[in-house]
Amino acid sequence: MNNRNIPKIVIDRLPWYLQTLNQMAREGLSIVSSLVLAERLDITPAQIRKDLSYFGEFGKQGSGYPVFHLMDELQTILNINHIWQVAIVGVGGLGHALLNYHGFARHGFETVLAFDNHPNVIGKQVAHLVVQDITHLEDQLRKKAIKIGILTVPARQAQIMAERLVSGGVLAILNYAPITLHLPPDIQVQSMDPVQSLQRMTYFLPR
Amino acid sequence: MNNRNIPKIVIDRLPWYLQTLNQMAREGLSIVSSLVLAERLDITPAQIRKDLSYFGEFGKQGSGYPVFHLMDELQTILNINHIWQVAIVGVGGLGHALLNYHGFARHGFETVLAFDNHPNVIGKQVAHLVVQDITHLEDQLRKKAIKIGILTVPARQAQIMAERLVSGGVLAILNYAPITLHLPPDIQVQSMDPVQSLQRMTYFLPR
DNA sequence: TAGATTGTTAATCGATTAACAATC
DNA sequence: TAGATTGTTAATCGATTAACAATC
Repeated sequence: MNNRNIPKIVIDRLPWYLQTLNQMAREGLSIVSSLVLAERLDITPAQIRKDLSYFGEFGKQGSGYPVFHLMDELQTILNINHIWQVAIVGVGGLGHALLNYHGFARHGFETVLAFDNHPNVIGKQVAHLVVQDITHLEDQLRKKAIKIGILTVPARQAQIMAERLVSGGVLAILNYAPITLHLPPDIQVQSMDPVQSLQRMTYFLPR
Repeated sequence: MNNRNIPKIVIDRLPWYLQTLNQMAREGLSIVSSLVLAERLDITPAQIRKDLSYFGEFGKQGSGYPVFHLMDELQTILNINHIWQVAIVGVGGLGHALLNYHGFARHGFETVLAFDNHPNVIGKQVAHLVVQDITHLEDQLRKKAIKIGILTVPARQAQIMAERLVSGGVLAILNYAPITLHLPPDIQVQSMDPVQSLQRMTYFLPR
């Protein structure tokens, strides 16, 4: 076990390890060596062993890592060994799609609140939720002690809505708006901008 | 100018610089120093200057970088100074949302083909496109010489559909399915898995 | 010119990898 | 036991940053 500060990039890889272990478990694998896992992820076995060693000793010399046990450990490390309730702000096309997406619940993220500012949507049922008026945002977030928000509003509203999420007590924001949010440093943000992702690939395409 | 191989991580930052320059241009800024840009991005000015120096000399000592010129240069570097045609595979909720998203066209990515395998959707008009039967995928991709695909199918179909995109000549895939695709090394892949992004944040939340 | 900022070098910092003793 | 694989150290590799001469 290594007690130094854990590099952010190591944390970023853990969900990816977990996803692959999930797949392997479904394929019936019960033990996996760092070598086999590394081949699947196309990285070096040393990196996997080093990454895991920041958190403990999860393997057995001679055989490898018990798949289910390692998954459990990763879930504990990532703080996803319980249900997180999530609020969605912005119920346009993308908000609709995310509310209907079962992957969140399947992985322990339960969407429990949905907000919009448009009269046509407020009060409507979308998937399992009734869309609420954005004016109630902070109140409702506080009342349910929501710590995670998903932001699916147009770019021009995103910064203000992000700030409102934060003042409602939210500590982590999954941002689908194509802007860079400016928030206090203790607020976690992950941005999902498909245009930026496309632009990261075109560089490598033949001109 | 620096002629060594350019680190991938530098390429990854360029779309982000471009997005911020866009914002600044809209705010009326015509010249920006590495210091001002760095404050906006919350990185060091040295990193910006070093990153840009891989590609040329775009600034003026004493003043900084002309915003529009730098944007032009970045667009050329990223290979986005022309329209890219894009195909979408999978017209479920997310596919619908993306077809209706104007951000792609606004940034030079034109969705020109949409495919699904479900009779209820095939032949239907969604946004500006008529959804085609997936059986025609490779033919249509070849016919239109499409190089970029967006994958919005369920996880269990994603690997096969990715392979079909590749055999249709696609070289870059924006993958929304929550699996790791295994494709030839010359194929560009960017994955957008909201669950993984959430899991990268929960680590930092109070338990 | 004086002040400001670039482009670039060299130093620093941090992450990845190879190698191997420990051990299942 | 013999073979295999971990956890960890140390070496390597690569990226970031500070500093400054060049120059607008």
